[in-house]
Amino acid sequence: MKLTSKGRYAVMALVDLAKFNNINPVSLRDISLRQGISLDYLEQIFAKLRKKEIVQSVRGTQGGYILNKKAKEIKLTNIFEAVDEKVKTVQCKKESKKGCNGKPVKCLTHNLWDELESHINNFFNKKSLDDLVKDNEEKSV
Amino acid sequence: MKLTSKGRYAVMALVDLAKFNNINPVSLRDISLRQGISLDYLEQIFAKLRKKEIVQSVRGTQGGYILNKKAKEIKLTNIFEAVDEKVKTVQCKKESKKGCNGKPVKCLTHNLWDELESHINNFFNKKSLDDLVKDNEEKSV
DNA sequence: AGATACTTGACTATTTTAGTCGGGTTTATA
DNA sequence: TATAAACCCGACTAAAATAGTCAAGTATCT
Repeated sequence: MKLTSKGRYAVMALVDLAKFNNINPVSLRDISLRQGISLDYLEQIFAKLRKKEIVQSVRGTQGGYILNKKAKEIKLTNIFEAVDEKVKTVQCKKESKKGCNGKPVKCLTHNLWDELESHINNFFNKKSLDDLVKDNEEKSV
Repeated sequence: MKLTSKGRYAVMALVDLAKFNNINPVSLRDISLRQGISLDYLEQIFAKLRKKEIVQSVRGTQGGYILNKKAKEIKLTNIFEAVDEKVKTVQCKKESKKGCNGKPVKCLTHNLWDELESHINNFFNKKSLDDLVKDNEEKSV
């Protein structure tokens, strides 16, 4: 069970962005250099973040990205959703309501995985980008 | 972020085993049929569970596997560990104590991932095989 | 002896991940 | 108005992980 780097990078990049998000947009190039993430990969990630209206882009020289909402209002859940980092514990399709794997009954452990999923999502729902930035400032004080 | 089927199968199989674990050993063939998991794959999984002394094997006809501990004492953590289903949120190596990715400082989100890891592991530590079997019995009553 | 079941190790197809690459378009500024 | 910095977009791909399969055993009950 692991977090993919797409999700990890997205969060890292957004924390970076939030820290430097004063008046001027922040360029991906800067984030790339500071965080050590490939520029091309960052572009893919930000395309998704933009589609989900988490960031806004500013084109042209001196352009870059800015947050589209307050850092407090951006939860980890939103970020992960945007980059398709879903929490997936069960294989069984949701549609079939009852029953897993073609069987008429839920598999023995179905409830467990549902519970686990909620447990994790719960964590992601509580944490906002703002929390992360603050944690970070404290650390460096 | 997803659970692999090795981990999922291991837990499913053990719940099945725990349910039928009265006097006689339970054969993988039965588990395979009941849970719809490939026999060959189950064998791989049980080899690992045996090495970690979670189950005991009984060879020969009428053989199979039995739990090596009380269901109450087998936590999900133990099961996942046995089948190499680790919870991995960070890339950064543990050895280097301070610093991630060769840099002298921890990455912006290091604490976050550590926290997430604990959060998940906490869940796994609380749940025992016995809990799962009981949940299941309640459901079918 | 034969059937059932565990044991072991090698092999492999498929999928996912983590990018790269090559071409754009937009816009500030010199 | 030329140029460079930045975003924008889609296709491609190497490597790793996953989810198995397959083959050839060994042990033990009946």
